[in-house]
Amino acid sequence: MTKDKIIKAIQKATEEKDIHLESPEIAEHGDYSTNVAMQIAGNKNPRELAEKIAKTMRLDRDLSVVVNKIEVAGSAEGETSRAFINFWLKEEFLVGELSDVNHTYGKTSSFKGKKVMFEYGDANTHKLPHIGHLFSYIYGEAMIRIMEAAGWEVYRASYQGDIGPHVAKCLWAFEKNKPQVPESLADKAQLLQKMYQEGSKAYDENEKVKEEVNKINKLVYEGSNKYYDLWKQTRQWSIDYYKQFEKRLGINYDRYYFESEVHEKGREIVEANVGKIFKKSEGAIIFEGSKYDLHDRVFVTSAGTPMYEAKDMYLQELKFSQWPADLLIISTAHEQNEYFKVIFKALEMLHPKYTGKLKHIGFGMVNLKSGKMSSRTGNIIGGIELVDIVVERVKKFNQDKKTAEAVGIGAVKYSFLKNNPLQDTKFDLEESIAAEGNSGPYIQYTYARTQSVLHKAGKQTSGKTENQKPNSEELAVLRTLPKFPEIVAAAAENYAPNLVCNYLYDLASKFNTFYNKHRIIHSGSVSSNFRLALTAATGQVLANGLKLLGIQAPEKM
RNA sequence: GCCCCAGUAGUUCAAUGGACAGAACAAAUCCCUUCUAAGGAUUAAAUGGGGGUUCGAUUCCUCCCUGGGGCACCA
Repeated sequence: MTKDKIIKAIQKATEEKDIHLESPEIAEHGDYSTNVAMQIAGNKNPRELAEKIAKTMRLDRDLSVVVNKIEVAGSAEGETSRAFINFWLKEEFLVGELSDVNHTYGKTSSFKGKKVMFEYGDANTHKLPHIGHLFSYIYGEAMIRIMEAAGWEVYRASYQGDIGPHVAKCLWAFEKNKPQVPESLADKAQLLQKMYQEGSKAYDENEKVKEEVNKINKLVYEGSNKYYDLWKQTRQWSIDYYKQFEKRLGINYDRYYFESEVHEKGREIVEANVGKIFKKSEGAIIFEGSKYDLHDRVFVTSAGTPMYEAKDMYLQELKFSQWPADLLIISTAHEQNEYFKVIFKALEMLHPKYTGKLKHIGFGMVNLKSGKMSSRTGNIIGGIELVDIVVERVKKFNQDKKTAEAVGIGAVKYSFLKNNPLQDTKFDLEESIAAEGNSGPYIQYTYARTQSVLHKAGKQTSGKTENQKPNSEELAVLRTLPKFPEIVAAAAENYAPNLVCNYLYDLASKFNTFYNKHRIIHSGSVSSNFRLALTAATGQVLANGLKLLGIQAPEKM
């Protein structure tokens, strides 16, 4: 990357290792800018020092291949001596870069040879995924694609709660109502959701029901009985239904992990380490997180049933045994942040080799205008429902079914991804559908526009592009294109797909400004060739970027 | 009570310790006999409050205020 090249040159000129090279927001500040002079000035005059560094760097032959102007700048007013060194890339170099843009553009080898397992989605069986799950699916898949582009080898994992009280509540209501089983998978899943809600309500209101549900819960764990059989059957409905939905979202897991396959061994691990890592307390087995500035948690209840905590002890071991990862990421809503701090501490004590390899990403909660959504209270819009509603709305102005699906899902995905993932997302249904401004449809529309132009131009997209002096709108696009690989690498490093969104929006709006002001086809042969190359490269980068976000790029809109 | 996280235009969000704090939506005015107007151009508006560190703070430290999350047998 050109960025690395410049950094190396600065290091050479200053003998300073820690170089900050940023891409200024303002075009007049160059393509790259460094504050190194201020950083190392000490009691010297940073301005003079910057001049000296710039002078040395202007003589750097390797650098002069890509950089044609090095300038010292900063508001020179009074004593506030700001001294930035700004770099401008050569226009010939930028034009030459256009030919490097292909379908793999954006890939880097920053994390080549590294393996990561990424757990996301994590919807529970016997109820429907809520909007938080939808966020997890979307964020996880985007993050994975971005990490793959940065060189990571990724294993996609889902962990589903398919056993426990929530399931027993559903089975209780199911057995009580003995409902007619519907044909379609979607209706079956809907039925389970209804049963779950009914059971959950009765559980909270009636002591007797509570006892019955607890009994069912135990029976399912024991196996070979009526409830166990019902559990197996209904569980499969959920699993099949989720697979269908995941496919629609473009997700293909390498492995599903289930609570039912880890609870037994999880309990054994905890019990085997009582007195070493865990401790008996009031009949339960706990981990004393408070000894490590965390908090105490129960791992196995006084009744002897393993809690989530215990299950995680074996789950992570199982994951590592199947995929020897350098990094194991679990992404959940941030309400579990402190839970995972305790869990990781316990795991690291159990397996010192895991230290530094466990990472929890606690993403923000999705809030509707009406407040937090939970799967408990009913009458709340679910994850799948949300996608359906948005797609239906898109159909009102785009009748093509396939395109409406791509645009609708793209709108939801983009609106979830464009913000800092660690902060709460406020989701306004109407606004997300409006599809204006910084939105998925805007990027898709711009892509479709590039394709339309290229299509109309016919085959003559490759011609001479040299000796072309770009105008300011062309230059704005030209200077933005080569930032893409840097952005993807930064997004991977910071677990922040929003960086990719922001970049795509910036590129798209620069292209649209250019498009509105200048004709591309029939603008004189040299100019036309150059503009078509610029259009093709922009389209390619938009398509690559959308792909990383898990969003489709229709040719027409 | 204790522990985390966050507080930026009317609203939703940006800003690896740096150059006039960027957008979008909403509001106002323009631009389709021209390659997709789901587009483009122009205009108004913000760092919760007090201290501190620094040449320089939205960013780091500290106190206060406000909001969200978590804290023993749920997942």
